[in-house]
Amino acid sequence: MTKASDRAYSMIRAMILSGELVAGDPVREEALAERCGVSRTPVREALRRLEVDLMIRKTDSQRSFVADWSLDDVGDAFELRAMLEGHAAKRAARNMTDDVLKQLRSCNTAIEAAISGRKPDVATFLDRNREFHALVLKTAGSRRLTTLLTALIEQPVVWRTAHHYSPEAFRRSHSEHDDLLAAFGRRDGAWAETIMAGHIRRAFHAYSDAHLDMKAQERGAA
Amino acid sequence: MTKASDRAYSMIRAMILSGELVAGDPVREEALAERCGVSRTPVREALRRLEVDLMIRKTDSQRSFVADWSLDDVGDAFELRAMLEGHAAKRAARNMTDDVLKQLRSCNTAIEAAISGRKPDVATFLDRNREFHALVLKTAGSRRLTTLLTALIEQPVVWRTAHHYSPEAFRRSHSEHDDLLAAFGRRDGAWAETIMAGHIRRAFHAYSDAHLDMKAQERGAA
DNA sequence: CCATTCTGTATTGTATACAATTTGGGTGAG
DNA sequence: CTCACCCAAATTGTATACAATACAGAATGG
Repeated sequence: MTKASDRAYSMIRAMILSGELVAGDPVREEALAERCGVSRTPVREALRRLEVDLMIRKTDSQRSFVADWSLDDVGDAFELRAMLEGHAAKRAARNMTDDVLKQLRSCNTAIEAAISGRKPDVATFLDRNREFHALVLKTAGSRRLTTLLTALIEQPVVWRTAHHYSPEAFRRSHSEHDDLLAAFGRRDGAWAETIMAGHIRRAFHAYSDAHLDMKAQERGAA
Repeated sequence: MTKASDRAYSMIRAMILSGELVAGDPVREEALAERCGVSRTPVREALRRLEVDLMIRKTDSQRSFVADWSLDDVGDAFELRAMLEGHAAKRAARNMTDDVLKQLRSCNTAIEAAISGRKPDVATFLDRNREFHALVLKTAGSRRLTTLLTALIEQPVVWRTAHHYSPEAFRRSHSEHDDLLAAFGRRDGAWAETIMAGHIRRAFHAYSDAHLDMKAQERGAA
């Protein structure tokens, strides 16, 4: 991960996630190259990867822009995630081992700790949540499914709005993970699939509420 | 499509599809560059694209190999396609217009013509079949879904074995397209989804039969 | 006044040279 | 004989220069 192209990828991704690069903004290779302290070659590679992640959009003439996510777009992505992660959960249930189960439990315990205080530790929540889902995906044991889903998980807007989630939303998320653990413990693929699909759909609505709330606050501040 | 990187992409893809590059073979950038009459830069870009198509696999140290597809892998890919194309069909049914319907009908008529002779015109069949599915995908109207599916459709082994499909398999495929047209005509998303999912699953078994048959023939010839 | 073409400028695409890394094998010590 | 290490060759990663292309604004004709 010390390669220039990886550095460029991480840095540009961070710029988008942090909102430094705003959706719809044009993105010029040379400017980014200078900013990242590398040449255009690794920047081009990074942009290509970010395009697959759907964080960068290219026009017909190959000019790059920061992807703009309308609420419909996000809903669309969540719908696909619900389907694919549900599928992953079903497969994971079939392949589940006691060892993985233990790791998943540990993840969810960490999540519980992160959100139980008065001020939820959002960074830890996101981190452990990501780890939980990554573990399920890995256990599903399908390279192709992994490839498809990683493109969907990197959603800038989601990360920015997570800080506005309600305490209730965090608790729900944790509790649904517990349900998943129960399904996994019984190797019940169909159950796991249902829970996971619902989990993602609920996450969408949590996002949606937080997003609207955030927009309202912004409007109030302006 | 006149750009060097596109040429390189098409040429390398063709080499893999034709079996000129065998699964598991190491792939060196410079050799391909010379072969394609371009420099390494566009070849590198082409290889990255082929990697997301899952036709090229890279080791931890970034060396490229032609991806090997076990029957399980292919089955896995078809399972995902069934799910995603089913979803696409459901959405397409909702957005269907008379114009698109007409184009789809024309596609399927061409398919019928291609397979009704004694010797089926496999190239035309594959072409029109691809066009049919692409049209459905486009009508589904989800950029993300399109991105995900295009990575799955490019399956080298499938194309090579299509020539060994049974006449029955071709006829079934055509007839299922007709069913889809009926579902689209009535804007019945649920019906379209079911048919499409079944269509893809059947295609897998047609592939599977043809593949085994082909392997047997190879063994006999050797 | 509007549309259109032309032209300078900004931006991306490609080639090439060079740097960094990996690989494979040979050599010497144990 | 084996294992570890190190060096030479092969291969990928990066920088840079140049070529091709797209964009925007001015000039021109209707």
